[in-house]
Amino acid sequence: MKGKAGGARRARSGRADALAGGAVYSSRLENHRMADKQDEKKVTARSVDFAAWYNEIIARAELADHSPVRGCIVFRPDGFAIWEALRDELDRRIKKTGARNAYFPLFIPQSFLHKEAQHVEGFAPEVAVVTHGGGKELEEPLIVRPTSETIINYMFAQWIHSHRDLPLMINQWCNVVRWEMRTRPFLRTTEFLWQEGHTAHATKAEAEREALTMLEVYRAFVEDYLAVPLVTGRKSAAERFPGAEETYSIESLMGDGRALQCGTSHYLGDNFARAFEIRFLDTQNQLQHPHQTSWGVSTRLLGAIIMSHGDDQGLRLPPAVAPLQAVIVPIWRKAEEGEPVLAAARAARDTLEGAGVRVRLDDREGLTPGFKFNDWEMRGVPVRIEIGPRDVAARNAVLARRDRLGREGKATASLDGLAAHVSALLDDVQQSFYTQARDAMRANTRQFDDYAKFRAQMEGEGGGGMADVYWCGSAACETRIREETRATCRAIPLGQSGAAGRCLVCGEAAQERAFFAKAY
RNA sequence: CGGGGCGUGGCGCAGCCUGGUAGCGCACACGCUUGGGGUGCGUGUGGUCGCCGGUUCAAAUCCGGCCGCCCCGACCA
Repeated sequence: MKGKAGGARRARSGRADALAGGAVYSSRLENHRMADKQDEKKVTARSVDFAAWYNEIIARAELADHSPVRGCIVFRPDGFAIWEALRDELDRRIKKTGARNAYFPLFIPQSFLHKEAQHVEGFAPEVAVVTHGGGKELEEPLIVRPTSETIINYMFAQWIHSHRDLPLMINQWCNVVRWEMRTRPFLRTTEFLWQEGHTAHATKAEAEREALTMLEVYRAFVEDYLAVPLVTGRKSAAERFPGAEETYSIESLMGDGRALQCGTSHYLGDNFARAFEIRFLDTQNQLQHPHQTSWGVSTRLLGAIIMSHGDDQGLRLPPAVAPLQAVIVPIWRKAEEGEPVLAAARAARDTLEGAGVRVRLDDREGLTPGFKFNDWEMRGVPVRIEIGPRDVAARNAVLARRDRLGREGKATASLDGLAAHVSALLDDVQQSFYTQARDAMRANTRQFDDYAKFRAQMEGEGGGGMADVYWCGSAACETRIREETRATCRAIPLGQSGAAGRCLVCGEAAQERAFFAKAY
């Protein structure tokens, strides 16, 4: 963080210099200082330096902090509360599909990883290995799970004997470790939190259906609850999970024009069942390997929320997951006005709390209302309630919504029926965040039939956006795109009508369109 | 691992060239003031200047070595 923040500061100092450039020489230094001082209060504008903006709001909104171990982050209470809120809701939705929660160990015998060829090839380079314990070298090293397919399937082999044991649907919430070369808070950290579902089914068709069911669970959850718009589809062979027959993905487009994989669901075939010798007797008394799936989303979703909704003013949190949905800022001028205002504010808080709104009364002393407005906006609170002497006299409150800044987003509401007003407003803000993000994604998604234009777009500033193109499906064309533009295949939408076209790259017949973008 | 840069209170930086009392902004604490969009003023807390060694009467500053971090590249289920 040190250096990254430093970069941000330097960028802003540069801007201050530019502003002071026209001033007379004698006052230049002074101007520089003043510009710097005002800048100090603001976050780096999102449009000026997206990466610096991202790091800054995580720090200033107190979502996370860096740990002494490279690539690991500490979730601070406000950041963890977002995770808890989304975890609780997703957990409900997962259980509704029939999966049950369990917990498998952090440590896995190293040899397990080697049982599935593609799986080991995919994960070996980024696995942390424990070689010592109890003061001596271990007979067999343990790996710290990068994902739990191996240990879970080892157990499945002991639990599954009959078609009556199927389907077996297990989910676990846990931490995993992957030794990544480059890390970014939430988006790619050495250790991260996630849920991983693992299922085993009697038939291929049933497992394939399960993978798609979970894709839809994720899509609905992320779009409705996190207000993050998505494109969905299956992955190309190159982007597939190691050991999977098919990988499905939900993908979103961030504010800087880069795509983010928000969750995946895999149809694993019987690859792991064979590797771990999971067999069951079917109704014909025949020994069979079950067909399997796995699916997961991680704390990366916090990064998606931040980058999808945040603006120049800071964080913007969808009401569904916001730790604080509404904040009440009391306002008064003369001392004798204080108590009536505070009394009204407390009453409003109690009313809202009673209605299930996550609300806080900001009665901190010595801070101006203006400061508090900016502070809570920076922290992403969706609704602000202002109560001053004028409001108390009129039995009103001013409601300000985070999706529309300034006077435009303010409206007066009666203190009677405040809870209903606020609840409706929260629903509206939630919807508004989704609509705004969806429109931004659409505006940044383009169709291309000319490879040169596609290339120019991907090379341009702003991350390139999402490209919707015909692709023949060959690895050669995919590789060429990646090497020449750094864009990768994000998803191939399902259920395409079959209207054929010409491959963007080679011009040969193409049966499907695919989304390509530069990704996190 | 290759190229570039940086290590000075919690954060951001100046001071180093030309050795001699460690400084500024923010944050923090206290007081007054202010309060419908980042109030203002005052007082104060906090630093063995990354580490080790050398030169010197004297090292943040000069010299040597080491360590760490960041950026670009390689890599990224």
